[in-house]
Amino acid sequence: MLYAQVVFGLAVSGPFDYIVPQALAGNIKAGARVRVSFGRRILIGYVVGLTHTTCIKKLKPIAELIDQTPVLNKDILLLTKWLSDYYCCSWGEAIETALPQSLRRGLSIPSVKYNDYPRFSKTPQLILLQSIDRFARWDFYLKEIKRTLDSRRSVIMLLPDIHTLLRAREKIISGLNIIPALLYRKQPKELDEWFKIKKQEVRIVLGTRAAVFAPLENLGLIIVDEEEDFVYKQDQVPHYHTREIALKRSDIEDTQVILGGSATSLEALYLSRKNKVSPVLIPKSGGMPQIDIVPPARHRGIKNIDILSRYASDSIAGCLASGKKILIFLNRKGFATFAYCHNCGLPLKCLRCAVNLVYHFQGQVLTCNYCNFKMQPPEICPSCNSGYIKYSGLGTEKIESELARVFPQARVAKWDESGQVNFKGTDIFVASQNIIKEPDLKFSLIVVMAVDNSLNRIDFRASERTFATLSGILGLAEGKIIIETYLSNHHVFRALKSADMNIFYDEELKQRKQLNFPPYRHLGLVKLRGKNYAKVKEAAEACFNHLTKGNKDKFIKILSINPGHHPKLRGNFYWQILLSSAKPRALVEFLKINLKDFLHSGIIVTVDIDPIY
DNA sequence: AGCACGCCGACT
DNA sequence: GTCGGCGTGCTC
Repeated sequence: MLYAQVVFGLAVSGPFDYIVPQALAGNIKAGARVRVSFGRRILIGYVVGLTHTTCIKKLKPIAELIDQTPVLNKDILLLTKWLSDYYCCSWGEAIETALPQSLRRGLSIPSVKYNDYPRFSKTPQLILLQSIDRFARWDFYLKEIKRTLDSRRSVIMLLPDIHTLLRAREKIISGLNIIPALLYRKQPKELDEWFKIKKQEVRIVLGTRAAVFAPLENLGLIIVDEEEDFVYKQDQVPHYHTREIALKRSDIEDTQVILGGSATSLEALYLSRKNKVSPVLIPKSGGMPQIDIVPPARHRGIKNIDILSRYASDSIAGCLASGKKILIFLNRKGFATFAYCHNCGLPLKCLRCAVNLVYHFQGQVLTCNYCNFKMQPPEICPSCNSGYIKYSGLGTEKIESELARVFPQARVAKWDESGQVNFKGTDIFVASQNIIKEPDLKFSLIVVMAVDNSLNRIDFRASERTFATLSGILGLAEGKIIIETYLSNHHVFRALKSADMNIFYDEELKQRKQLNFPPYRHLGLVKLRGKNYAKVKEAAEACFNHLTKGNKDKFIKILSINPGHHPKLRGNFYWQILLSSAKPRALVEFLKINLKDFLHSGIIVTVDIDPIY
């Protein structure tokens, strides 16, 4: 008798055994989808193994075999198993993240005949590519892609967002004369593209994070560009990091991996140092811009006075006189970062997320940056009924209007999300983070404002984020860059100033080591959410005590219990417990065992391994 | 995740 | 007496 071990895209641990009917016994393979009765429902399941023995008494038969050709090959099946173990989710949930939406819903696909390639055995090789010059990075990528394709192996290239992805497509077409397959969330032809890859009609795939699971055979190279970008971490269960999946896939399939970017993540850097891999450093073509670190204007925020330092204002004036392009960078959108009642001091907050609402002058609207809630500014304070709402804090909109006032001769524009900006007809651009996604833009002068806000955040990754952001901006600089900060001696600025990234990495790694933070140790975050604040808090405290009591292992530390960093988000209240361990496997084992018997009604518990917050 | 079973409060 | 609230536990 043949039995199939089946898992489901549910938060239930399996696998569950089913009888394979005689008629299917010759066709069924691991990695295929089946339709089976599970409890009282009919579900799509994934066969993860076949066996002749079972210890389950009452077995049901498989109702239908959906796939003649398995949707997951052995390697990807193994990869999803690893994902589920590492990131603490069920195998079925991991499998579903690796498949297109329509396949999860049971849509059938024609069977595929494989060309059998001889399996090349090659030692997996990690390359860390560090360059703020995107064109230089692309030259490197194209050379490696070509080399891989020439040796008849296939390529996955991952990009952080669709905008960058579509640009990358053009570069591949113009550089190699090949049309790549594209995989990204919301790809209208997702299944067509996926199937084209499955049929081995294309050998190069570009995509955002889920494309790391692309069903390519005979894979030879995975490129993760802008590897330091936090969007590579999935913000929903399972909370996988694309870089880690890429590394694991390369390990399973013996491929090369290139982790490239402007500023390597601490995780990747640590890995490369551990493996004694020297980063490939490519200097910016045309040389580094001049970098000036100056103190900010002292009276910022007081009406109409000194938003910029004197040095920055003078430099801007000089640039304007010679008709050069200027960028003012401020990592904060909107006009005012908060609005409050002048009488009782009450800030206007989002009702669902409890964060301050940002005032947008354009459209005269208050917006929540987390849930996108919008409201008209109230005429009177909702708390004390006084009639005077005040706005403060600087956003890009405010800077834009101030610059227009101080430099009436200049054409000032805010960089728009849509990118519909007249570049030629503008002298001064005001932009936040998204400008970094525009590698073709070049500015003779860049002024970075309020960078200390981003350095001073209570997040141990604040320095790393700031360093990555500034490195990204450096890629847009052609002449001079002025950074306004009170913290000129910070290792972020020392590294930039002396064009030696190791000044940053050495110091940052030293601090992380002292604090027992990643990349030296792994963190795990247990998140609890529910509609009732008191119940969530109570459950979190009980969970904390429960975990502390259950922790016999000296290698695991239960660090803290806190309200979620947005304690209230989309109507749910959040509490979280932070743990750390040198061994992520041990941490997940510990959590699996100890959270299984921790159930509270109305509370949903999820686990995030290697969280980013 | 669902879905049923089960054990307590207010309704014909 | 029973309808329904959701807390608890199982699904091969």
